[in-house]
Amino acid sequence: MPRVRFAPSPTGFLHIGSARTFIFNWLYARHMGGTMILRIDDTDVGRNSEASLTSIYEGLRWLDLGWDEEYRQSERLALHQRMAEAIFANGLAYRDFTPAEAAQGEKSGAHGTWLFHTGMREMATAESDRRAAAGEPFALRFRVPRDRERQVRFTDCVYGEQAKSTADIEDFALLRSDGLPTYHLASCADDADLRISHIIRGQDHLTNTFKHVLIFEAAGVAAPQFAHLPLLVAPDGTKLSKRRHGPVVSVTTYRDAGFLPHAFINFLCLLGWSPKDDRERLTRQELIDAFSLEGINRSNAVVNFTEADPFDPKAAHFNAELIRTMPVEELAERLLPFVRAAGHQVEPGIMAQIAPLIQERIKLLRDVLTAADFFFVEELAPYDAAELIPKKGDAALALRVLERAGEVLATADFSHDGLEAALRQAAQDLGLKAGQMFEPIRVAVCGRKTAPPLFGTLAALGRQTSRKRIGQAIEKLKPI
RNA sequence: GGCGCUAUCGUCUAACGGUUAGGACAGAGCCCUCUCAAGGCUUAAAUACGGGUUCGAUUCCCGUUAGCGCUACCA
Repeated sequence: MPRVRFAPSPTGFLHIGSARTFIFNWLYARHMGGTMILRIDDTDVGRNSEASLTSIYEGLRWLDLGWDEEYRQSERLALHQRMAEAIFANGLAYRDFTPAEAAQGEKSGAHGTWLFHTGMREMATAESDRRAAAGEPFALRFRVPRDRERQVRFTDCVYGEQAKSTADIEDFALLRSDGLPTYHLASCADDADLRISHIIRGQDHLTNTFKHVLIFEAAGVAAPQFAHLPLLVAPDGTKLSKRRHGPVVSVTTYRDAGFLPHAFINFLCLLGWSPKDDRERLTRQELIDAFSLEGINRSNAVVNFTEADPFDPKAAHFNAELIRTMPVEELAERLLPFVRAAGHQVEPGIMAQIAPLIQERIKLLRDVLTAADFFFVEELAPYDAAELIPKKGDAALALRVLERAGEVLATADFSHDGLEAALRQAAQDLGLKAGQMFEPIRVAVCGRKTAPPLFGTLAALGRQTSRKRIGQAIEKLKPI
């Protein structure tokens, strides 16, 4: 059974590229009947933060996919140490006493490639032991084989055969001078110990993998399979990052805007992977069934956001489609928190009446605040009285319509069908087209021309509010 | 600079070496209609460039160009 892991480091919020990596790992595990492991890679004590740990858990919890086992690297330092010692004992690592700050100058070698600090790699064992015993701080470095130039090789499940000359791999650090493991060491030690079978991670690790292959080899353990994922990039082509692109790359931004977790997952899955048929909207189970490493492609995918709209239109479209097809009761329930968070009090009963009116008119849950705003306030925001005048009509006509509407609504049956019948009849009586009749009423009760369907809106608003707003509209119109 | 990876409509993508290069989103138009949506129909839009290999390249190989990634005692 495959064992896969998602290994975020708590040094920033959970970003959408990480979320996609998590999802692909999860999908692979579920498809294969394997185990999904969450491992917090927190060996960089200086950069860890409680806030980012919270952000990661929040984001993952929202995705609602779950995992089977959980570990924290900081609790496994002894294991990492042991692997470092084993490699050192095999003669494949050496102590580097170069002070961390002093390492700059040597960064570029003869061909522009830095390989190791002179004097350290070839230091005699006796001197190395003596200086270590004397308490001089050192980093432990991997002794990349240099006697004969050879190729480090592995087969990536996505990118295929990979090879790199050892002449192009520097003597990377295994342990820092404070004794803590570096990412490379800790990651490999844990992957080996947790018996990870497939490492599915971002393509930014593709070149690091050569180092990892070297580590596994030096420690005498078999390397897992590797599958690198094409990167998610911004419209400018660069890797998504908080610094450059801001909160649009954070999972919680999507959550807070009112994305449904599954719409978000569905969208992310189609970035760098395809089921190879024309399906685009897939249920969770369909994703599990269709997912395979072979379906992953090799080129970076652009997340198409702008300053004006932080969300990729396709993501928004998937969300809108999911909203449209969900039971209205569920929609009402999901909408409520957004309305309340904006400081409005709404009865669940009213929300249930509003939900079907906006169901096919919103893309994000938070759109309820702009699509249905007039339901939530006692007084309408000020609007121009001219809005009340219908096409091919004048103020006098609008006035006549509203006065008649006021009368009709006083006695009409306040159901969708009752209102429709009464208002259509009224239009006929006035010798008007339905549209001419409805437009002034719509503006009077909603405060604008673009709004949900009129009869359902009036029914949800209720007789009292509807008549009051029509009365106010008449007052606005009189001076004209 | 060195090393690695990538290259199909604006974006995400599909295409045993043989297709009028398909789909989706976004765009445009029409229909439906109480506005807006939703829905239906129609439309515009791509194989980076140059060489090979082949009867035939989007597909295989080489080069060019461009982009990205790595090049830390970060992960």
